[in-house]
Amino acid sequence: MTREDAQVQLRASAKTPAAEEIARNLAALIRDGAIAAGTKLPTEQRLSVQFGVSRTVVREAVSRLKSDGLVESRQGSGVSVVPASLRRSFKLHGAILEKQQVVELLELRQPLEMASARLAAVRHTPQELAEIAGAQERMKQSEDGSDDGVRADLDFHHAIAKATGNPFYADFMAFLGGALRATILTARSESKNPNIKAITLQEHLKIIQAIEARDPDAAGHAMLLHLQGASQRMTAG
Amino acid sequence: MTREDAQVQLRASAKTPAAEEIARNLAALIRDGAIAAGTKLPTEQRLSVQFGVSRTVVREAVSRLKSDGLVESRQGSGVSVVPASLRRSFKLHGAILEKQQVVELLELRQPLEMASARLAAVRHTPQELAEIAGAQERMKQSEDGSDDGVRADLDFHHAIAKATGNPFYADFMAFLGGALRATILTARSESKNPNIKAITLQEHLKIIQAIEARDPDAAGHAMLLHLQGASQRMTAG
DNA sequence: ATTCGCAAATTTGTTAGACAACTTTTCAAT
DNA sequence: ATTGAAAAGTTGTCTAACAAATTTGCGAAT
Repeated sequence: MTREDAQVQLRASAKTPAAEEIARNLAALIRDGAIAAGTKLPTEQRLSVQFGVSRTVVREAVSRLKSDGLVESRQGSGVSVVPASLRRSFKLHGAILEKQQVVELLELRQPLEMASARLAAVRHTPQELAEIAGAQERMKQSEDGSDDGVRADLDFHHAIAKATGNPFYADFMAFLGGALRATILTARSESKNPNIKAITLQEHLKIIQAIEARDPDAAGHAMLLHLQGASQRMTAG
Repeated sequence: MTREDAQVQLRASAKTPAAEEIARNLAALIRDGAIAAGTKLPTEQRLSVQFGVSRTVVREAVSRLKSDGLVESRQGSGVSVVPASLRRSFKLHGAILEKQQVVELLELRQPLEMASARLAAVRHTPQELAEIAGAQERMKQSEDGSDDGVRADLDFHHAIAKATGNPFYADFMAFLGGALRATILTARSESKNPNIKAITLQEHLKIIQAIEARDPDAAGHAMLLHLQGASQRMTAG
């Protein structure tokens, strides 16, 4: 590959579709309060001039904001910003890269994982327990530090969340897991500790046993130990 | 079995804009696994025929799915469904109305509120404590069962979440509060118990005192009692 | 001067067609 | 079988127009 090719490649990968770019810009303006709640956005016509794109592209961008519950439109009237208290989507803007953000996200996850383990211990069905054990087995057979291993790990936690019987737990843990996935992967591959997989499997096993015994206190405690250990391995490495 | 019938069927309930309707349909198909992760959606051309709308509308719908991280598109190639493990938004589809959903959402909220109270007790600044107390004061002066009262109530919890210093707590609690707002309002207005406000204020006060004393255990416990009471009042009423 | 009614202007919703940019497929030449 | 280029297919963007709903402005009646 020539150097010219590399440049083209860089420019190409840096280029995002116009609608996405504009949606991000508008969302940032709204979240920063530059466009106050209750007020109206400029008309699609004005926005198209302002951003230098066609009205079609503006409409695709605004469509995204509507989907996120950031704005709502009324035909003939305009597009108005909805108050923060009525927004109905929780989204992570941009990738989770900063170590500080990772710590904060883990802090949010901890009480949910503990509650998840407690509920799973009380409510799980045999099938759900089998799914948890299956994820554990897949992780056991995965290569050390591999993407498959991380996926199996996240599946383990997701399976527990599903065993709560509460779909919000399942959905939200899947969401958090996805956000942390890249971070976990790099942390593991960069770690100097060669026993991460073995330690993780052992901690997981304690959780499984507590859930199987339908002991919520033990399950919550085992989960807490696991998360504290994982957090330490992740942020220290 | 003409195709026209299917189109009419799909557009029949078109009180809402077509793009929103179609986005919901496609999202449901993806979440149910009818369109598997990794596979491609039909082309925009085909979708426009299937749904009986123009390609523009289809693009607006797909734009929403992209915004939600459900799909990703590559120019010239197509639109593919991204695996559930990579999705980066947590959204409540449709309004929260069913009693079952409310119970599940409260169950998700409980451990977060408790953790929030514990963290706030340890980390709060004087300003943040003042904001918590301010929300309490506003609720005290609000009319019984009024929208202002509910808003002040939610602000109370939000202020605690902000006092954790963790923006994810603040954002997510605001999100959950917004989702529950309508339900809380109707529950209060329909309740036969005339003392809901007084009871709530008293429970809040215990939380404030524990936070002020920087006692995480007491704060978490007071929050638990409050949530259990509120849940009971809400679902029993 | 105020209010009412209604047409005009404004704004979002939708359609159609066209071309550009990029990817995949096809097929002929080697 | 491999390669390379043409062809076909697909998403990205633009323009122009009309439909549907709301807001505005103005004249008339009170």
